[in-house]
Amino acid sequence: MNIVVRTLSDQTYEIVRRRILVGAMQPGTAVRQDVIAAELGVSKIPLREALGRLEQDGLLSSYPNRGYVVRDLSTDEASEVFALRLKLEPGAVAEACLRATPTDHAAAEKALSALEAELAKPDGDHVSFNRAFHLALVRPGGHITFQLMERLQILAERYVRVHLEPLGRDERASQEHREILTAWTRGDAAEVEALTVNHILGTLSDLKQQLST
Amino acid sequence: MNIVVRTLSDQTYEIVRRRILVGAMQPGTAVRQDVIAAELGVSKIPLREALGRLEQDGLLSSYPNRGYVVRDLSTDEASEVFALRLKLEPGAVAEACLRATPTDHAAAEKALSALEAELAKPDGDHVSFNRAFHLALVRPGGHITFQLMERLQILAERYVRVHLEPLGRDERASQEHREILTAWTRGDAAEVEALTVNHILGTLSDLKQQLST
DNA sequence: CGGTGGAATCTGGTATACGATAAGGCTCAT
DNA sequence: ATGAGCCTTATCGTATACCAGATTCCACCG
Repeated sequence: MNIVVRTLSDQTYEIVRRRILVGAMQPGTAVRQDVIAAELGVSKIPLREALGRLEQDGLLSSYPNRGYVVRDLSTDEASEVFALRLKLEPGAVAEACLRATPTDHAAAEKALSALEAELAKPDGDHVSFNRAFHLALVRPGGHITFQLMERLQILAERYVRVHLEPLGRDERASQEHREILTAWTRGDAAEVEALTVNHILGTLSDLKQQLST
Repeated sequence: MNIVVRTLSDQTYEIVRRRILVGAMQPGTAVRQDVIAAELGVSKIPLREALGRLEQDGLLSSYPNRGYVVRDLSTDEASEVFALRLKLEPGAVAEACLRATPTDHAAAEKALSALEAELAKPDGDHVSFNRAFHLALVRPGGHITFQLMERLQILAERYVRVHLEPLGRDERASQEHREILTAWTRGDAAEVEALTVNHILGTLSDLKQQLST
């Protein structure tokens, strides 16, 4: 594995991020720093670093001397995020498949297996594994692109969790994942790009349907 | 004005970012936290928060227990950044012009005036003002898009400063800015988009020419 | 019943201490 | 000389304690 040793800041960041994503910290909620720090058993330094990063991720807003607040979800932001994904992700995945090494292929395959395994479980955390898979397809493409895609993926995840997780819409998505990975490993950029567009549009249309309800 | 009170973290972030952008902290240099903290007269907490954000911005890399290092410039990353800008910025600016309010128009006009004023000075900091202007054109478009564009703009700025700042290529760019702003204020999305594509391509081709030298 | 003047509460920040780790130098045996 | 292994040192990451200033809340007063 690449890096096993991660700083406490990193771990705190991921824990708090997960809390926000799964809704354990509701939108609009003020973030009480000492409470959370106590809960996690860390001091304010790593916590504040984590919160700062989450603000940049668009999950928190900060107001000077009043601290951080979990940002609201909105249909506007949802469209914004998915519009951005549509503009960036297909090209990014396509580009990445051209640069991917065997190591990258293995990593992506592993990510998809993990996702499929998770889907088999009754209430596995498939959303996280879904994100991991999609990001594995982008990683070889370049550092900046990857960072951007990671952020968009995380933002999208909030909406997916809220609106789509309850439904079992994983059948078709799962099949699409396999197709994408096959084309990706083959290095068929054009095919990968088309499939990815389609895949995102699928999620988006499911989402729109839910939102209009 | 929107926010006058900014935290020390924010100020530190901007100071350090500027140092990196203008090359006062060279790529590859390790960031000595206590040295910089002492120089800026701040303690480690705001400094570390700033460094964390700069890492997310793609200006620093961090290595556990070894701290932060200023990231290298590379032609690969330059193309990556400009490719991303080309994919996002024209659409973002066009979208924003449709949503812009009179207040936004005033802000953009003000940003351009400031840039032009800066250009008149013998060695003004036109690059920063250039960024401010371009960002003013994106701001009304949406929070996430704005954050993304801000990051790309900052990353691009490094390359522009290194390779283009010495040259006086500002004549044409300046004229283009006026044209863009006019169309933008008019709300002519299609025109704005085309002009922006062209403007970015102009910078990019100048950059490529320099890089190939 | 509305305004007002504290308290109480938090945040943002400082100073300081300390264990852990990485990097470089030194010793020593070969 | 040279390479292995140990030791020193610098620095990071984190914790703790503390403080000033801003915000919020509430009880009191007109």
